[in-house]
This record gives sequence, C-alpha cells and structure tokens, in this order.
Amino acid sequence: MSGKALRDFEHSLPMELLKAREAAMARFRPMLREHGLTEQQWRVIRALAEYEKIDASELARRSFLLAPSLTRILQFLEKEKFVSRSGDSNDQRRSVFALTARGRRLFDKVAPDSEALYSEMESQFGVHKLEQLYALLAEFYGTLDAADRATG
Amino acid sequence: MSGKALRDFEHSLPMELLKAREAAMARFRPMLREHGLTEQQWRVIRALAEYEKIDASELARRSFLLAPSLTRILQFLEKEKFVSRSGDSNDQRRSVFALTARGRRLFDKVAPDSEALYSEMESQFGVHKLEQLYALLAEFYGTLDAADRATG
DNA sequence: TGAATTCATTTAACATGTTAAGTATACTCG
DNA sequence: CGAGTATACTTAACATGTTAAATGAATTCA
Repeated sequence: MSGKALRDFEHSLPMELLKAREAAMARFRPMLREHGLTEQQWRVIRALAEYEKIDASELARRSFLLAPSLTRILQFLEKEKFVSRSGDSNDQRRSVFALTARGRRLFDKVAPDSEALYSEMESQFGVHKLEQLYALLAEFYGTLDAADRATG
Repeated sequence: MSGKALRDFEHSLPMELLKAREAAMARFRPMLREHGLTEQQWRVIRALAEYEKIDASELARRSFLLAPSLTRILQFLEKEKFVSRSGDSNDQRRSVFALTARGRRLFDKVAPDSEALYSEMESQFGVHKLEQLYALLAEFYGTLDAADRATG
C-alpha cells in the first residue's frame, strides 16, 4: 500500500477525522447557536464548570485551544459576564478565571441539551463502537505524541 | 453512563477527534509550510491532481471545504498560477478548474514528502490499527449522516 | 545582585470556518 | 413565454486557527 503514487483521497486520515468530527458537530452547532455560543466558547465554559478557579494555561490544555484563540474567547466571555478574571497572587504573570453566577446558569441551561444530543448519537452509533472509537483515537494520538516527544 | 450530570471531558468525542487530527497535522503542517502551502490549499491541489478538469462544487466535496473557503483558496491558487479557471460552456454558472504545469510540478514535489510522513505514521501506529480506525470513522460518519438524511 | 533566560499571556497578521445575504444563470411550470 | 424557484458560486462579517513577535514577570546562575 505504501508503494502507490499517492495515497487514495479516501485514505487521508486527517480528512477522515475531519469528516467524523463534522458529522458530530453538525448536530451540536445549531443547539449551541441557539444558546448564543460557539463550539469553542462552550469548550471553555465546560472546562471552567469543572473547577472553582483555573489559570489560562490549564484552561488552554483542557479546552484544547491555542493561547491566541483562548485570549479572544476569554475577552468575549468576560465582556458577556459569563467569566470573571482575577490575578494569581503568587505569580503576577498568570490570570485566574472562574464562571460567574451568570456563567454557571448558562452552563446549567446548555448541559442538558448537550447531553441529549450526545445520548442520541451514542444510541445511533452504538455504545460499544463508540467506546472502541474512543480507545483507538486515544491510542493513536498517544502513540504519535509519544513518538514526537522521544524524537524531539 | 447517560445519567451523569455531564459527560467527562475525556469523553467528548469532538475533542478526541480533534486531538487525533492535531497529532497527525502537527507532522504534516511544517512540511507543507516549507512548500508554502496550507493544509487546505494542499487538499485542493491534491483533489485537482486526480482530475483533468473539475468544477467548484465537486472540488468542494472532494476537498471537504465549504464554498466560501474554497472561493478564497482558489483565488489564491489562481494568483500563484498553480490553478487555471475556465467556464463551463453548458452552464454559465459553473467554473471549471485544472492544475497548471506549475501546479503539477508543485504537486509532484510535495507528494513524496506527504507520502513519507504518512508511511512513518503508519508504521508507528500499525497498519492494522490504522485500518481499524479508518473503518470505524467511516462507519461513524456514515451512520450519523444517514440518520440526518432520514430525519431531514 | 543583575544579566540572561524562561515563562505566561497578549497582540498582530493572515488564512480558514461559519452563517447569511447577494448575484447571475438555469430550470419549472402555468 | 415569463414569473417563481432552484442552483452555483461569491461576498460580507465575525470567530477561530496558526505563526511570529511583543510585553512583562519569574527564574537561573555567574
């Protein structure tokens, strides 16, 4: 299979991953939009909902966003009063973020809709296959990331 | 599992798909960058390399890009003389695109680098697991897309 | 201590993603 | 034929992705 001129388009893994992601997001996006949120804003709110306080670096890791995107999203969420910012007294470089009461209410309103869509997807594709997919995906990026760390 | 307050962050499928995709793209992006291309521009060139001539709609389907993105990318590729545009004599609404000689040379230069990275990834993760992943992904978006078409 | 380096975040610049609206051509059907 | 509708892009506007550079604070270490 590695001998051919160029891999089939149908076997481009980044594209296949994109198609799968898009199939899922096509369901979540309209729901989030009704709540006035983008996918990425929701990822940040969701990460914040799990912690009392969390600094920007940790938030970036948990929401899987690059720093510049996170900066812009936090500026928006602050402006909308969903998120509050405070300084870290031990390290003046860091900002620490938390959901406001308004942010928490938004989270409580969106979470059930999200869970409903997720359950639907789960029942359509099958719990077992979904678990298989999770496992393969984690193994895939685990393998590649480990190889990258080893090589530098 | 559907009874909990909110699904674990680690079990957010869109995020897991994104992480897997990012692990792969982290390898391809620097290579493409050295050739002066973005991922999406390369997707378009790759799709064009498989056909003599192809219209924008078909190109959008094959490169999995939305029309507005494709419009901008084609404007760039035309400006750089990698792609030529001509009209469809049977339908004045359509534009038909093809690689120029210069575009073909670029493709021939990038394709081996792409294939090399792909083979490396394949050998690190394992051919069998990769095939498993392809199959699961295709089944996943096939299932969801079919369900969406059925419901409307 | 203080110069050099590292780290956390932000800003800048440009490409793409996403939705809505616009434009021109093709089709449909009375 | 002609009004209405559908199709194929294109443009617009705003959000995010990506890379590089800037800023300011912490850390290292000669």
